Amino acid sequence: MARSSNTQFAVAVHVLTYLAGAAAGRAASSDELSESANVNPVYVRRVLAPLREAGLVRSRSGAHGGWELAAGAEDVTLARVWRLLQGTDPVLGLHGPDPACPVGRDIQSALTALDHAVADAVATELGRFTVHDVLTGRVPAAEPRRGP
Amino acid sequence: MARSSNTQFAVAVHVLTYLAGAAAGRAASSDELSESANVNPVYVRRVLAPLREAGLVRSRSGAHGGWELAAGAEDVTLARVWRLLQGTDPVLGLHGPDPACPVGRDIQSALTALDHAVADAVATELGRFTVHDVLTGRVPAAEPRRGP
DNA sequence: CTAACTGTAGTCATCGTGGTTACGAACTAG
DNA sequence: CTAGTTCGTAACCACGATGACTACAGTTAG
Repeated sequence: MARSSNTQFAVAVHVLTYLAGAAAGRAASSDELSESANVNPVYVRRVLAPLREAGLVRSRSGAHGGWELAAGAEDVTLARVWRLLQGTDPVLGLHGPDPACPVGRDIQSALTALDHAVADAVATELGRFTVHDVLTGRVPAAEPRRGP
Repeated sequence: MARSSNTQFAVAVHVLTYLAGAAAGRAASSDELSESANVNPVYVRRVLAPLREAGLVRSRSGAHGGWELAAGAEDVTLARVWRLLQGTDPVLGLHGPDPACPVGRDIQSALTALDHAVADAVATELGRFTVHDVLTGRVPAAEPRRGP
């Protein structure tokens, strides 16, 4: 019902982990990264673009070019990656308001406030982990999702 | 880039708040609710269906039928609503794995674990608020989203 | 120069999301 | 009992987000 069909964060974490592990100390082409993440090379470059602008990774054109980490894997929190890719987009969904409904307007601002609070909560949770943690398996165990 | 284009949670919160406020003590038709939330009546019924099965709301067919809260507005946390509508769907996006990649498989399980952790964090945050809080404006102030 | 890469702009197929219609069942008023 | 409401649900459709794919210009090592 509410499946987040956006894979950019997952691909970013995958690629960063790959760069920190299998490709440590050298440059990996977007072609190589795309095979690891099982996506398109162009998509890899699109996802990595904002991370490069933020200084998390470096890229070089030409032969023997490619991508490499521009920071230590321990210094890159997943929160940072998530914020970069999420931008200011809503985490929960927001519905179009009815300007004619006074009650509706209040609910709109409440939902917006809630969205920010939830975004902060997500960032806080993701801030507990780094790319290095993912590489070394230091992430919470995958327990079955508990029901409501 | 990662806009959550699913409005079910927002609509549910809107409708529940309306039921607790403007429609307190009576039954409101999905038509009336749909006008308040600025969506389609059928969509209202679709969103409310799981909430009814969970005992949050009641519905009656026939003339003078409609929807009403089946629990106190103070007893319905937004976390409960969110869990009901989110189900076990991923909060972050997950990408298709490459079964041939040993590193990829580890990252898959790490991402799944992270998704559960984030879902719990979201639920914890939303658990701090109830429908009554939304109705009375007791939600966090809408501060501008802070950058990464 | 040539081969290997990135950067980016397009185009396209697929799928999630909601709007809309339709119709049967349930219920109330008269 | 009949007429008018309202829910429940299926079916179909339009729109938009997503990511694959192609193409091509710019860059760099050998």
